[in-house]
Amino acid sequence: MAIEYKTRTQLVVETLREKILSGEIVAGQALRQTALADELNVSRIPVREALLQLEAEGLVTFEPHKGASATELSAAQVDELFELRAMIEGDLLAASLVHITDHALAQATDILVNLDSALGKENAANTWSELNSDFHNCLYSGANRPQTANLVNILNKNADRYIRMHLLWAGGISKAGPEHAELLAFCQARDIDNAVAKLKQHILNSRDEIKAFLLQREAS
Amino acid sequence: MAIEYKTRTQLVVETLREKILSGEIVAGQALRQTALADELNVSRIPVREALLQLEAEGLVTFEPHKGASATELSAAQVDELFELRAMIEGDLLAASLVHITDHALAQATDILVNLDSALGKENAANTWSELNSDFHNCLYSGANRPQTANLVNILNKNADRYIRMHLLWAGGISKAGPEHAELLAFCQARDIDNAVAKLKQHILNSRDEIKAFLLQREAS
DNA sequence: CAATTGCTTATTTTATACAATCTATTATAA
DNA sequence: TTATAATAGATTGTATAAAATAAGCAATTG
Repeated sequence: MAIEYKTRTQLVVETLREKILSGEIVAGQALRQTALADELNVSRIPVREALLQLEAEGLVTFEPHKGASATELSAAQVDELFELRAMIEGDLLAASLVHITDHALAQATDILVNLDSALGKENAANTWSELNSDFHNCLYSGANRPQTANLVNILNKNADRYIRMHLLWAGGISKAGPEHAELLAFCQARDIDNAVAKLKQHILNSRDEIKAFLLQREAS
Repeated sequence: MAIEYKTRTQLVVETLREKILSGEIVAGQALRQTALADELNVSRIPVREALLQLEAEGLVTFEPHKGASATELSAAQVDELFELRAMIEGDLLAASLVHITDHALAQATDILVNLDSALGKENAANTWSELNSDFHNCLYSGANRPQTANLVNILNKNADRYIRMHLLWAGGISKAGPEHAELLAFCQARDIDNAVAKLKQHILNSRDEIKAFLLQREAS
């Protein structure tokens, strides 16, 4: 097993991404290159490059000569994002179920168990979010569509903040647990139509809950 | 009308993108930072940052300590890319047609005229490609979905190389002219279902032609 | 002679230093 | 008082220099 080498830029990317997703860096906050460089004990160059990469992921906004800031999505943008996810992930799941292996389905079952038990514990949002991502990727593994999978991951990196936020502040995606189980059941039965419908419903449900939460917050 | 300021990094991005899309930089070719910096009369930092941005667009691949190279998409990847485009652009068009203005449609008509006349002239591929992009964006202007529009643009930046290549080497997207006209007619009639079907067919047609061309080339 | 090790060179990655730009504050004039 | 200009400080953007890494070739060992 080879250890993977990581450049400082990559390490900074991962650190900053986690800070943004976890909410430690709040949306709209200016990201001063010198401050970050000092904090992380690197020079400004890797910080700049990391910020550029995060901009490409949509987590950071860059303005020439003005600097970077963590992007904040409005309720309307969240709406759009989840709608995109529903469409693309639905398509991906349909393509995946044709070829998905029993092994992948067994793996998804395992993840689901951990997912449920993660909710109560501390650091719930971070663990849950990671497992949630694993679960979904597992279901898409049969599709053999690397570009689409990559796109889905980028979209999820944007959605993740809002899912975590909701999980922390509002007690979680209330319906996620049973929805996951139902989804998995349809997948195991290779019932493509119902599985896709359930997945889309699952994504759009969380959209609705999150949007309601955001709108309420925007009002106040 | 304010002129827009551009950092060197942005200028390098544009220059390199154009070189890649036009085929001047061939796929797989190593992109040496020093060489590019000398050629463009800038230091290596803007070159690096430009390469990173292009990587995010999917036009360039970065390997730590090995450098960057222009990405080459296989026939399978092109397949996937165009399928994604058909799905997302179809959805975007449907959303757009509900609210699209007469002004936007008139603009699209104008572009179409230029588009047809661009085919014969020199530098056809570059002009055509740009106008083609304008035409489609024009039709999507009613959707008011900035994130989706942005995503579509990124996907198109990837597809563009193959469209241009096909245009140059194989005499063009043979059916594009009439298809565009038909598509516009459906849009003007606000016939959403037929317009979307026509758009998808249009995208998938070019996919088929390009894929056939690529497969033939891969064989030899 | 094959395989491995150590060195050389090319290239990338990171740091430091400087120049350009923006922002906020103060000073000046209408 | 209000608006505009000037200025200082902070911050970003770029260039150059130093360090880290990879790849290729020669030397060495079995």
